Amino acid sequence: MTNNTKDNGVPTLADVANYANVSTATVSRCLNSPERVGGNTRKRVMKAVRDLGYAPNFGAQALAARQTNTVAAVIPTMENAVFARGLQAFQEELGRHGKTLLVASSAYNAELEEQQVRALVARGADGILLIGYDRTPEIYEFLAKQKVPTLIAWSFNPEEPRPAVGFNNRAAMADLARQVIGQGHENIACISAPTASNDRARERVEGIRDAKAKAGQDPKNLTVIETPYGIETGETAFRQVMTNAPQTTAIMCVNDVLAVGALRAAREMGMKVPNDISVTGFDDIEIATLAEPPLTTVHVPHREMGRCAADMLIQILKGDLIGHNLELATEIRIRQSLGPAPH
Amino acid sequence: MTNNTKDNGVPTLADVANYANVSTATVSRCLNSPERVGGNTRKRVMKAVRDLGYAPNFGAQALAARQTNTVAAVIPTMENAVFARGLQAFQEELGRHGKTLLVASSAYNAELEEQQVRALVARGADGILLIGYDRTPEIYEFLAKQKVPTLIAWSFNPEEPRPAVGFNNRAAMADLARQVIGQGHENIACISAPTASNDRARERVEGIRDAKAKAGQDPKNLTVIETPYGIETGETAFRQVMTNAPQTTAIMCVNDVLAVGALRAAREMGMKVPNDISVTGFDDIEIATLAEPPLTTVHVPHREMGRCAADMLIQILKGDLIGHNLELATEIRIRQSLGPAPH
DNA sequence: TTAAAAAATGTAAGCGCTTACATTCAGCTC
DNA sequence: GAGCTGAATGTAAGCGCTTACATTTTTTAA
Repeated sequence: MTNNTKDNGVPTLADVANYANVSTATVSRCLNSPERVGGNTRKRVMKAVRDLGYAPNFGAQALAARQTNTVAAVIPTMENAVFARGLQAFQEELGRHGKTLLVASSAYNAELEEQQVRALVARGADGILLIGYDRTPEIYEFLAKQKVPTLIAWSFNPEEPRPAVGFNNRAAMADLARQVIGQGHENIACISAPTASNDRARERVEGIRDAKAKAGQDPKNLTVIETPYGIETGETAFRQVMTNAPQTTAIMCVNDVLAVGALRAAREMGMKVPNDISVTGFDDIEIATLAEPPLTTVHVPHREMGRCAADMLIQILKGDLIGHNLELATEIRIRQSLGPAPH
Repeated sequence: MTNNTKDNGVPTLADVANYANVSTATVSRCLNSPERVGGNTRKRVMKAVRDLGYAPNFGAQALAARQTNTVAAVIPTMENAVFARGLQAFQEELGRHGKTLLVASSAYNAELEEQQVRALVARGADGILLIGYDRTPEIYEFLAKQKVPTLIAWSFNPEEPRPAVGFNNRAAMADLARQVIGQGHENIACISAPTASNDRARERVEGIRDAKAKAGQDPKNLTVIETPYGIETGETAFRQVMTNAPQTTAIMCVNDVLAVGALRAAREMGMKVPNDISVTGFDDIEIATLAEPPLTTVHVPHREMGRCAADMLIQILKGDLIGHNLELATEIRIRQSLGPAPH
């Protein structure tokens, strides 16, 4: 009984086969389709696997099987709790299906995103998850050429042909704006993330305009400040709003983090929320309930979205469900940061 | 001139070689160490690569080169901002060095962690980042057997031989406890995460005992409630403390999230912080400053830790820096949640 | 001019796994 | 008990790339 091991390290399939006295094919079958192997043999092989501490070589497996069982995700940043949550659920669900997650972040930068997408595809990702629709056609072309199934998350637009799982950012924000307007606010301002390559932010801002128009207000008459993500930037933006448009009585922010910044700036400026000014957020992450006062915001089912994204991507990889879209529902969460307009 | 292509799709190295009239070796060299190839040949090959739209096959590359340029991390959960931050920095730094990140989470569950480690190693991780020292010897043995370089983060213990980048959880918590004791507190309670397989939590609790002993208090006389991670669980734990040990005047939590829960419970019970009771946290994440009142806590340089972890792991992969440890400094952040003991 | 050294390129042997196809061997049927 | 069937297992051919080593070509030096 000869031994294939070069005795120099990690056990290979051949070592296991040898140890268990079977062929490599049998070991491979044991691992990949156990039902095709006899009970005794299977036990013997599994013991060998354990005894030797065998783990399949990824490269070899990928090469021979022509797939990596690896799925990639490019998100703006994990430091945004919204994506951390979604990604967590995404990974859990992938894990449940035997897939692993490759991650990279774009820092809300389109160019960086493109780089990351290329890198991840080069790393053999079988499929990829991207946030929002906005990106250069080059990336989409590259992905198509490489035949890498792609799923969009966090955005949902029935008119877009790409598979997506998300929610209607525009309608959700419009709903919230309706509430704000319902409280008598006419001078609304918006603190937004840069909208240039971020359809989510853009749609949310448009949602406010929609609601204004519907309520007979001039949709053009909306102060919008764009600023990067962060509590501090939210503070600065708030001050800017109060300087540029002191008549403002409600500030709608496109996410909770900016809103918390606004809240903080308001306090520092001695303004009472919601008596002097109302503030709203978007996402409903933990800090929304922790803030003083608690934030009125739009609740987004991030975890569910992550889970669904994983399921959909897996379906797509299997070849089913091509071009399917899934819209999730959001929900307005009214809390103390929204009050009637002062007069 | 024969052609190797099976004409069924993606071009291979052989196709490029063929097209450019050189050997596969030359093409490979062109791509991996261009300086070893003549100028003319190089140009011809690069043109072929472009003309054919060639991209290397990941599996084959990994198999032949015996490395994937992929690094894995298993963290408890990305929903904990602490790990999200660290991981983000970790990924950024890896990216800067051309490595990609494979992620999985253990949900603070040792068994799950073991599974994930195996899965990631099977996915070809060249190295792996793990949180804390505590885990079964099996995992360490497996990792050793598979020769996968491993780095521990978030813990630092000079007596442990494994490469690690972290901070002294025990000393940091002892420092904070000293501050608490300095405020006259004698009846301290601790809300901890389960310590069974979490050396970070265990060490932090011990840190409190150390400080008590040093201050002449009985280290045994410390109410400790263990509870899973979460704001709600922190609330429940707080109530439990006040039931079991109503004489308590300071509650030290092993992380900020539990502390925020405690704060909330205190408010619900009509207790003033810090007048009636003091509360402290650990980590100094965003919610620490957002809480009402802001939390006294231990600031941990999560991002720096993530960045350093990436650097160290890369060094280790290169073969340098075997068995090195790196200790980072923490810092006490005194805020309003800590006050003098009531009398 | 020519031998030796250096540079450029080619040859081909793997890397460890999957899988189509071949073989073996019970358990049946007649 | 011959012949057949199907389950269990084995054999071996790749998968596409890297790289040690061999070979050819160019440069250098005497």
